[in-house]
Amino acid sequence: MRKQDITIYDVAREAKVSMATVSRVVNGNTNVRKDTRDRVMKVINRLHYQPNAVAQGLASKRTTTVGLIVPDLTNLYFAELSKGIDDIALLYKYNIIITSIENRLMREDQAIQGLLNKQVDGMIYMSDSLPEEAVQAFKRSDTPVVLAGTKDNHQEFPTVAIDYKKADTEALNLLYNDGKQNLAMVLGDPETVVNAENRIPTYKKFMQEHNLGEGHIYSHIKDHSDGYNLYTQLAQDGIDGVVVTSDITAVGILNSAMDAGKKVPEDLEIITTSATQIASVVRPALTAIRQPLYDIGAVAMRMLTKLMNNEEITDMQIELPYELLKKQSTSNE
Amino acid sequence: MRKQDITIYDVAREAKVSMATVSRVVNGNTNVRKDTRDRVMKVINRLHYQPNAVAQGLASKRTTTVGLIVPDLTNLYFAELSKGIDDIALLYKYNIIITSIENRLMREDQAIQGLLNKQVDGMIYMSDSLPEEAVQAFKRSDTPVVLAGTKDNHQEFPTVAIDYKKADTEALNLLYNDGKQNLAMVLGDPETVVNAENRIPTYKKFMQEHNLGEGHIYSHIKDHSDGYNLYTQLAQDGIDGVVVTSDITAVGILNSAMDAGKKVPEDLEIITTSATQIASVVRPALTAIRQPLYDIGAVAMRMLTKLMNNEEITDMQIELPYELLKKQSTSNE
DNA sequence: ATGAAAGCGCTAACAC
DNA sequence: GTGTTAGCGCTTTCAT
Repeated sequence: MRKQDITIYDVAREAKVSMATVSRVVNGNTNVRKDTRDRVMKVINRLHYQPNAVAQGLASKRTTTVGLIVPDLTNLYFAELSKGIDDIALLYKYNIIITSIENRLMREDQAIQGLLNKQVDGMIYMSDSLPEEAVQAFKRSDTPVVLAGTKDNHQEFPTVAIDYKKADTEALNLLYNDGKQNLAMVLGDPETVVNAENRIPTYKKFMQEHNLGEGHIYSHIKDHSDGYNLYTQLAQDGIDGVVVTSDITAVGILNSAMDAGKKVPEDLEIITTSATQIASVVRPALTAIRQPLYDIGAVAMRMLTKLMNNEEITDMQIELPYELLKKQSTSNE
Repeated sequence: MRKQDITIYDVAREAKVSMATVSRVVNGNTNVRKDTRDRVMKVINRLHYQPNAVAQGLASKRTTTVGLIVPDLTNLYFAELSKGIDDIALLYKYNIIITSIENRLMREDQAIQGLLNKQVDGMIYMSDSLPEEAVQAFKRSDTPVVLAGTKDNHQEFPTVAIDYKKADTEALNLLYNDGKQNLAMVLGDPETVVNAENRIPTYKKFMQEHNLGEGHIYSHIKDHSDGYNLYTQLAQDGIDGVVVTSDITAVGILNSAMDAGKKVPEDLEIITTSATQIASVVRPALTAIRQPLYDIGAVAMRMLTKLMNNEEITDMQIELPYELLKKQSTSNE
């Protein structure tokens, strides 16, 4: 298997210089006379020399590779975040190793350890759940990490996200102002930081402040069919307005309501707090909090490049603005 | 930066064996006495030794890393393919470096070269367009490649896909049997192999064989808004049945038709030949050719593991079965 | 079954 | 500005 015929040594010999000089040319070191540089470049091109990134990584202790930890690539929420990351990574010439942790075979801390073994220069963590073992794994290493589109308990890690409390309050408020009184919240895992410390308290506080009673929180609703099946329950509980944390789930509720002969938004108003492309292509289109997912990913990656270069960072907790897109699943009177 | 404190050398010293023996233990080589193996393992655990994958890669010339080349992660078609790949990669303990080529800054051959520089053990290529430079880049290396969800001109590369001609014929036939006579085909780039050598000829042949005239092929329709805007034209041309190669595009056409007060399927039947989750959650749900995307990815990755191990492969061109899902965007009388 | 030693292809002092 | 020389942390003959 001829993976790499020509090495830096071959170039050095042909150009009649030392390996060090070739290395300097390859790495853009300015301490090379122009004519030697040209000579070396000519040989590099003639031989089609390409540096072996693995050898570079071993020698320099920098792999120009970052690790992404993501629950599920087929969830557009993460796909859109990843796209932002990817574009900035390309700009700064980093490669991306992606590790999906949805699979039961791969725990969060194992994913982290695997990336560390690969000597990634940094990591971006996108799961809404960050178990203690994962926190410890991050802390043991001194490889920088940035959280994107999620938050951790103690704001220990650099983070890029939106203000979830504010966004959820705004969502609830929209339904309330439309005259809905029986408001519910639908979410996935209730124990994630974003849910347990942001969304749920926000919901409870809102209900209390507006004298709307205890309210209803429906947990563990994660995909289209979960949402679809949930509708019966919502109807039974007399819900007339619902905030849903995932748009595909919201679509499930929407479809189920429509199939039951109900009208949206007249009978039920729906707003999702994580809009992806899906929210805007269904009919009626979903009113939504549109998180700037691409930007969150991009800013997180940019932040990571700084951390990897030991640059000064003033703000470790970045909150990006979101939009409230009023569409057809709320009346917006 | 303490990326990796303890090396194989530390373990060797503590366990009073040579590096070679530690290496054998780490790699599961059987030529180690049980008691020495146990002794070494104990030290490994005590010191929390983790092998440096970069050093392993340099020494062994195997990185247990595969490269993925994909146009766009936020396209569920590729996301679902990737998921299949990812699961099998995990099973065989390969890491995945993902390279997105949608960005204008990254050409196909550059992406390939970048992965080669990283010394990936294999690559999976998922773009529907495979330029000549990319073909050459693949051929220059002897790193194995598998095409997933696409085909190349001369069947030169190992491939996993479906029978596009058969699938498209079936789709057209469905519309025809529903009594539609003015059939059109909507696709993206008309010059990709799948389109130029499979879909377009299939369409033309079908139209001719059924005496349906020249027909209409609409190209360069790639996203929801392209589809949405196209509808006016379809209406003008009197199209009553359309085969669309991308489901998000099909949804655009669907929404536009509905907004124009038309009925689907009565006024216009729509069938997509690449169903993702989106096709099934819109209303009316789209009749579709469901390609087994997850399986295509999984089989492609499995095939790649064999190629990377120089195992015998009997069939380099694999075609997986697809399903025809009859939903609400066709009448199916 | 185990160890010694030579690399893998490159970077980074350090010397000149 | 350029060359010499150690490594980086591991695998892999080749001995024993």
